[in-house]
Formats: sequence, structure tokens, C-alpha cells
Amino acid sequence: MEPNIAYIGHLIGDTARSRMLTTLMSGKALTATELSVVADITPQTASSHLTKLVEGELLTVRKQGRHKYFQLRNKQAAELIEQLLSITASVSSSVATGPNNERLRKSRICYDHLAGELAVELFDSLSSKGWIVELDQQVKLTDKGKEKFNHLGIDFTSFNNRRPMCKACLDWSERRSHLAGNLGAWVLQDALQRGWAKQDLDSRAIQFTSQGLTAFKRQYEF
Amino acid sequence: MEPNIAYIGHLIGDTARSRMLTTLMSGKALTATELSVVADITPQTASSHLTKLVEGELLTVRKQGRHKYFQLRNKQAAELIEQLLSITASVSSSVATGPNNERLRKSRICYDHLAGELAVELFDSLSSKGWIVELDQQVKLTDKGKEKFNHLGIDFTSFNNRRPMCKACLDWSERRSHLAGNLGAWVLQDALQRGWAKQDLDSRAIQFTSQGLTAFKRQYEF
DNA sequence: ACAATGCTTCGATGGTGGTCGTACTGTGGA
DNA sequence: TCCACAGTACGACCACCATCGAAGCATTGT
Repeated sequence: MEPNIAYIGHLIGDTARSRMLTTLMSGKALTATELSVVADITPQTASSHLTKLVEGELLTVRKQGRHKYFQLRNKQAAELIEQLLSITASVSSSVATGPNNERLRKSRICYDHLAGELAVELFDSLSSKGWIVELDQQVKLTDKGKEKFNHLGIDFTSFNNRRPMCKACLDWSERRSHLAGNLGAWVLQDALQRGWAKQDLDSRAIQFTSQGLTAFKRQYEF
Repeated sequence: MEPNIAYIGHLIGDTARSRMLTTLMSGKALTATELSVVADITPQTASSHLTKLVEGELLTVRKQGRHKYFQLRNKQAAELIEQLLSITASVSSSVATGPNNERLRKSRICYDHLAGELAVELFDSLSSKGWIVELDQQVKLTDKGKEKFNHLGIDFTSFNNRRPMCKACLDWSERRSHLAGNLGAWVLQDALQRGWAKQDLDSRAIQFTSQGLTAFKRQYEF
């Protein structure tokens, strides 16, 4: 039997699965339901996809309580996805990137944090104001940033230590970084709690009210 | 439309198409009917597959009389397939390795240069003798190397400038680097021209004659 | 114990796409 | 001109599989 590259190709050749894989390119381990959200499918379907990806040795799974955390299996798998992304980037450079859904492009949920135009703007602003710094792939919260976020009512002690505080997550519509990690999640939760925005129940779109948007921009000074 | 890695995955995820692609890894240009034979399908089906592969920019086609010659489009495509082969090789390592596999492991073609045990040995030898140097992922030809290759009759002016002279290509059977780039291609062409080796017509294997092998090793001093 | 949550199994359904037979175009050669 | 051959267009068939609803299992929290 020749090595079956068609098998791997088939695994990647499904929209839902490929979306999961590219999402996992962040390096984070995500749960099954989280992945079902980004793939925009029901948990049942996601479950079947994920078992296939594990069988195909593209992913590994770690059980933790009643959660299952999925992760890219190894460097080879990540490199494969990267190679595919680089090819498709050059192929579809003429095609408009991002969803045709205007609202999704503006602002949407990516796992548990904000993504889209607004999130990228936020990231750039925080970076240029020195609240966060980016150094070789890593993002760190500066002392100034800590102070500022403290002032906004953040509770750093409530965070999960295993998860990085800040993380740069590549935006697929913008092709630029937005804020993930504990801090990214907090920003979204905070905005939702203050009533500045609501999550669409049937999609990944985040809908800001007009006052909410102004308040949000004022809070983060951009 | 998001960058569609699923699209490329889907293209590869078919047995017939993937067989064509791996066959084309030999670097040779093959006609539609030839490819239909290796894929074990009728010419009609092959035709439809091939148009898809061209549309997906994995292949290019050259019309010549009443024949159509298909070829891997570029290095990116070749590297993608190579990466897939390396993954599937490690997945199905339990599969019995026949004599054919044995020959492939020894020495084979990877797009347009040598791969396999022999190629890895060559790379290590060139490196330890200081003809080439490896520094963070990049490979460079040293002055000493230039002189040596000049002495072997290489014509540096004939090379494509856009393509790097040397490149390290990861070998899927050896998991180590072998020589790609202009220089890698020249080494293979030179060996073929001198009659030291022949390319199998039905596979990617490169068959060295026993004298050819000795001469090859003497030329590169290993 | 009970409810809530995360995930899975099963079965039914529907759509996509690979396959080939038939028939056609285009090229080359006698 | 006629035939052989390479490749393509079209249509019909059929298998595979992604999808989801319903129901079930497992874990955690109250």
C-alpha cells in the first residue's frame, strides 16, 4: 500500500474540519464545544469530526474532567496547515478575504474573545499606547497596562493560570493579530456585561449598540 | 470566502487525484492518459480531475500537438505533497516495506533533486567538508564550494536567479536535510547525464549503477 | 439525589461528487 | 479523404459522508 496522502487530504478537505484546524493553529488547546462554535456546526457533528482528526493523527486530545481539549498533534501537522495556508493565500489573493457577512467582518467571536476589524483596531491601539508589547510571537501585558486594566475593574486573581494572559490570535478576515488569552476573554465579557454588545445566538457575530461602541472605544482610548 | 484550505485539501483528498500528484512528484511532465493509467481510471474521469487540479493551481498544463502534458505547478505544490508524504510515512510506519520501498528509501527523486539516504549522506558530507554551510534554516554555498563545483563543470550563469541556489529540504524517510535548490537540481541532472543513474519509468526511484555510485561518491568525496 | 453541562452514539436524510457510457472536437498521419 | 488517437462535454447513476435530532452516558455542582 502506498502511503495514503488522500486520507489526510480528505480529512482537511472538509470546511468544518479545516476551520477547526486553522483555529487550532493558535496553539491553544480547545474543547469540543468551542470548536463546534468556530466551525459553526452542532456538537454532535463536531464530535464525529474530532474523532476522525484524532484517528488521522492530526490532533491529540487531553481529557480533563468533563472537558476534552484538542490540540494539533505535532509540528508536522502544524507545518502542513501552515503550508496550506500559504498556498491558499497566494491562490486566493484576488478573492476578497473574510466573510461576506458584513457584521461578521466587523466584529465576531473567536472562541471566547473578540475578533474582526474592531478587535484588530483594539489590539493595535493597546500596542501603540504601550499597554501590551509584542516580542517574537509573544504578547505581554506591561506594568502600565496592568494599572490601566486594574482601573477598569479587572480582577487578575480570578484568571486561569494555565492559560496565558495575553495571546496574539491571527484574524482570518483581517490577517492581523487580535487579542486572545485571559485578557482577551475579559474584554469581551466586560463589554457584554456592560451591555455595550450582544452576542447573536445563531451566529458568531457580536452586535455593538451605537452607544456601546462609543463607550468601548472611549474605554480603550481609540 | 475565507482562505480555503479545505478546497486544496479536497483536491488532494481523492485517491485518483492523489495518485496522480504523487506520480508527478518525479518532476516529469505526463500526459492525461498516462495519468489516467496510474490512477486506474478512465480518460474521461482523469480529464475532469486534471482540470480541477489545474484550476486549483496545483498543476500546470502544456499543450503539445494533440497531447497535454501535466506537471506540478511550482515548488510550493511539490513541498506540500512532500510534507503530506512525510506525515503519512510516519503514520503508516507499521506497513511492510517492500523492495520497491527499499529502493525508494535509498535514493529517489523529490520534485527535481535527489532525496533519500544517499542524498542525506551527500548533504552531510558537503556540509562537513565546508562546501556548504547551514545557518538558521538557510543553506549557503561557500567560496570553497563554488570553486569545487566550478571544477566539476557547473555553469552558475545558467541558473534561475529567483530560485535559491541551495536549500535544505526535509527528507521524509530520513527525517534529515538533503540538498534542494538550483544546486540540488544540478547534482541530479549531472549524475543522470553522466550515466551514473537512471530514473525508473514507473516510480520515483533513482537507480544508480554500481560503477555510477562509486563515481558519484568519489566526485563528492564521501 | 437531582439538575446542568460536556460529549457521544445511533439512525435518517440529503447533497456533493466520483465514476463511466455515449458522443463530440481536434490533431496527426496514411 | 479517411481513420486512429488524445482529450472533452454531458448526463445518469450511485456511494459516501456531513449534518442534525433524539436519546444516552459521564462528570460536576448544588
